[in-house]
Amino acid sequence: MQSITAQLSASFRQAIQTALGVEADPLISVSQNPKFGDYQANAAMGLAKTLAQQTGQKTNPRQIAEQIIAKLELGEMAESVSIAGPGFINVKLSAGWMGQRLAQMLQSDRLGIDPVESPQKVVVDYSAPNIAKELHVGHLRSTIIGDALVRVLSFQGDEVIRQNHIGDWGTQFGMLIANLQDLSAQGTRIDLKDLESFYVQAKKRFEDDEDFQKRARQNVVKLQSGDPATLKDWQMLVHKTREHYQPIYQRLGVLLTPEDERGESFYNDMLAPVVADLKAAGLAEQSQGATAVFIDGPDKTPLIIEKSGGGYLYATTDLAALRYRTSTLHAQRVIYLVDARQSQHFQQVFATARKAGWIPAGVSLEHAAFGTMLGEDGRPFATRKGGTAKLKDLLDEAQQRAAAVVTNKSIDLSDEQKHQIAIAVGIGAVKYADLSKDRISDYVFSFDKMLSLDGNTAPYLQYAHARVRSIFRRAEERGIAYTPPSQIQLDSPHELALAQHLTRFGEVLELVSRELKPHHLCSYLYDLSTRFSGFFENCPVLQSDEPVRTSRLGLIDLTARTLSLGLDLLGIEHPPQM
RNA sequence: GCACCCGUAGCUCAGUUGGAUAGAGCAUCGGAUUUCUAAUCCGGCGGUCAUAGGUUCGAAUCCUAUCGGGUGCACCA
Repeated sequence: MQSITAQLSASFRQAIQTALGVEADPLISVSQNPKFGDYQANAAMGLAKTLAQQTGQKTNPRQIAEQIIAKLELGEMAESVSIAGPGFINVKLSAGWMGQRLAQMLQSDRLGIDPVESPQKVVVDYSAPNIAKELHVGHLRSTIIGDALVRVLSFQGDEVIRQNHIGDWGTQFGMLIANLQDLSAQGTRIDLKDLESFYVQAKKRFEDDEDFQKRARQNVVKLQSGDPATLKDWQMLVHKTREHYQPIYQRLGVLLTPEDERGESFYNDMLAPVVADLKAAGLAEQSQGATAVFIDGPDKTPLIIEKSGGGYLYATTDLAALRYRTSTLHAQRVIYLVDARQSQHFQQVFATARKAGWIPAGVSLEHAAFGTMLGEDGRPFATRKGGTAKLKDLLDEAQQRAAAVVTNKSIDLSDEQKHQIAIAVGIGAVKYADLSKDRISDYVFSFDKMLSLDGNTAPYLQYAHARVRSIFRRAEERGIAYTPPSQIQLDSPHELALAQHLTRFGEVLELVSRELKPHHLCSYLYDLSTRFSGFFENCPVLQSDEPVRTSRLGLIDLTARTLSLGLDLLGIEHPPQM
């Protein structure tokens, strides 16, 4: 089903062509104020100006608007079309037409949303944990936002390739392996349960112990030359770390699996060719002993791709990964969910890859940057002692706080139900708090705010969804049969407000895909929930007589399914009861 | 010094390609429950959209400058 904006746009474009003989974007938008109707076309003002310049005659925008309306054919769609202000064309949709459209949406398992016309192959690079380190709050935004985008793009019909660029290579593995060897030689049970302290221990020994340092360096050489014993130790570290983060992914409901991992080590063999090719292309040059690309000019910061003593850097790996993604994976769009602090780095990497000719025309490279997560004191989020906050602890606390709320509120549910709801609410709240803010700005993390039952929060949306489901449970209890109606009747202003919003879902998903900003979907779902609440307070469903009852059941069915799909696309659970 | 991001109500945040009178939530004040979940809803209060220019029929949105905050800037990732 074509979106309403697209339909109006086509009709208006045609009318402008017929009336004025020009091709122009009708500038359709959703009206901000209900008194101006549902949609508006804002092209008349601009057209009056351009036509005046062409013909040399003065034209009145309102007259232009009249001419357009005279040729406009909207069929059953509109109840009225009017001109207001300087030349706005306001369209009020017909309730009958809208009711029919909603009924059609109800027949579709995609709620009437067509997949995109030309699906793209999209690589999404997100999460990127480090080996031998625990996931900490710094990984949250990349993981959560990336996963939501993967879900939305997939739903839209794109072929999405998830890429988890894990930090599994580099000089730090020398000391980690040396520490591992010593521990096993001592007969100490190797338990990487506390990854953080293992890492800290290795680092401390590296700094204090010269002999250890020497062996660590030898290990790096051995690892890079493919020594089997060293590789085995390395694999063990990777494996143990995966055992730590994979359950957290599962707990978060994140789609990433070990098959999605293309860590730094994966590109190891591609690094030397990257440098060689850039040199051959005349892009890379020797500078102060290192090999660098002066992509922004000779006086600007270069992108260093090889160290003076030999050895590659993360820029080299990123270039190799990018080339792999466009040449081997044939990505048409590559998306990086990485901290905003690295925007200069990505700018340089993208520019270098393009200049080297590795990026086919039309391929889009996007750094979906995000800001820092702050504590309520406005400083970067940390534990009370000021240390790095572990993701697991954060989720535990959220779940614990949610459990306290559920215990207070949902009295007549079983303990098992309460437990499940606490998980859905706690984890959902953390995720939603992150997703509902524009990713580019820093955001303040607050348990109290995200778990509040009022305002733009996960529990509010989950509650709205549970309330709709509850009506269907009551219907069943009372023996009221429901089959989706072929027409939905819209009389009350609350029904109309809800209906209008339901028809806009597809357009919001387009916006999210284009801007890579899930917060638009959050705002949409919150707005939908408040409109539902208004309807719920004012329009009885089960107590109404037929055919209103079935019509309203259809309307709330669509509401529940929209909420449910929307939350699915955000990766947030929605229990049927709370 | 150079570059990027941000600045909207007391606080936390929205504001589609520039559109009509800038919106929510929290806080605060007042109201609604014999009716499908009150974990809710309705109303009041609250704004120089950092500042000054410019572009435009029209600017929170685009351009320039200034102020304020954050971040990055040669061999860590």
